[in-house]
Amino acid sequence: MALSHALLTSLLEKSSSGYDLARRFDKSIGFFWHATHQQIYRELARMELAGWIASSSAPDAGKTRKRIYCVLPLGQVELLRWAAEPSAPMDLRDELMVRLRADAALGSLGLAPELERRIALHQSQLALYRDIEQRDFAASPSLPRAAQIHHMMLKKGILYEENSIAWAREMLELLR
Amino acid sequence: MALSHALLTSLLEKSSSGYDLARRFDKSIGFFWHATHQQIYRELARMELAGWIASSSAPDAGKTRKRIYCVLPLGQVELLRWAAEPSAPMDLRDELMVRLRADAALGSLGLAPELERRIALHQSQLALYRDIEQRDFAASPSLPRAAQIHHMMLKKGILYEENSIAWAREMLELLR
DNA sequence: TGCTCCATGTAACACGTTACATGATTGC
DNA sequence: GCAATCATGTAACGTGTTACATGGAGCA
Repeated sequence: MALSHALLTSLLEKSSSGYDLARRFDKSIGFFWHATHQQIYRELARMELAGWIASSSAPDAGKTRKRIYCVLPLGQVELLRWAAEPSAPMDLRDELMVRLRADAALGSLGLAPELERRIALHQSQLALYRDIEQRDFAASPSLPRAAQIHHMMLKKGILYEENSIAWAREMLELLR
Repeated sequence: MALSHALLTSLLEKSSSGYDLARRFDKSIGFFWHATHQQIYRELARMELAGWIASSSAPDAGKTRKRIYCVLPLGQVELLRWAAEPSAPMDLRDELMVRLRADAALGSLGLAPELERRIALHQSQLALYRDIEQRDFAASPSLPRAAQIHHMMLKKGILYEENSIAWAREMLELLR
């Protein structure tokens, strides 16, 4: 179970509500790990039961149900334990690859527009990453260790997008 | 549902038993899509119920239960329908990224050996891909369309492994 | 005889997705 | 007053993982 540990890490960086976590998961860690709000609420409930985190009504809750979660010592111990485990590299499960292979088996299926759409998506993601890099990591080598590690995650994303664009362009030429 | 369509594609290329599919999924398509034999048997049963594929006792079955599956016209129609759908780029869900972020939040967790292990894994995968490329695609530009598409899948894998190695080396330097 | 590989399957559970529901707050 | 956003949740379902079970075939 790794979503829970991603949430623990995110909560360590900043105690938050489930809603805020869901939105942050669309940024930072979320560049590499998407989760719906339902998954997040489910995991938060489990982790609270397990004694990894505690929640309290948010200071700015008013009459809403807003709750803030923070990591308990037991949660930090669990995160340290988990971090020491080895892990398998992610798999590259991309539906587009299957479609292209179907195209190879059945003859031209007109996948060029889909490839163009993908290229555009990768380009806008790349532009977003580069903006963040300019804004937050311009002075990288002199930044604190934690910021440098965060910069490396961003670079991983940038590399991936650049690659994907280059590859898709070559694929597009082949389809024509 | 995309595993079923990956299986359809694989069966179009060659009618096979579930067991053979599981093993082929550890090669070719399986470079980009891992599935356990249980998932595969489950999907095959569903697809046969849906009329996408048909099975018959294998010629070499002897007294075993070995069955060969082949794609029916309905299955091919379904694959064509599905191939025309747009699809989202895969997400980069890598546990190592979460571990590194935990390292950034909590201080040095000693992740260097894990990074070294990862680099070794990527290198052996890369070596495997390059062997296949030499063996099957040395004369790429003169090969038939289908083979060229297969070559592009392999190149995608090669690019990914090269990238991962370069990135992990830089990360390793930062951790030291 | 016992070992490994071939070949298929059941069951239970963990994780992820989609649809739907509820009620408060903010801005026009 | 109405719509959008904030914030949390239930339910159902689809997909992926793990453990376990069964029996034939080939080999030493």
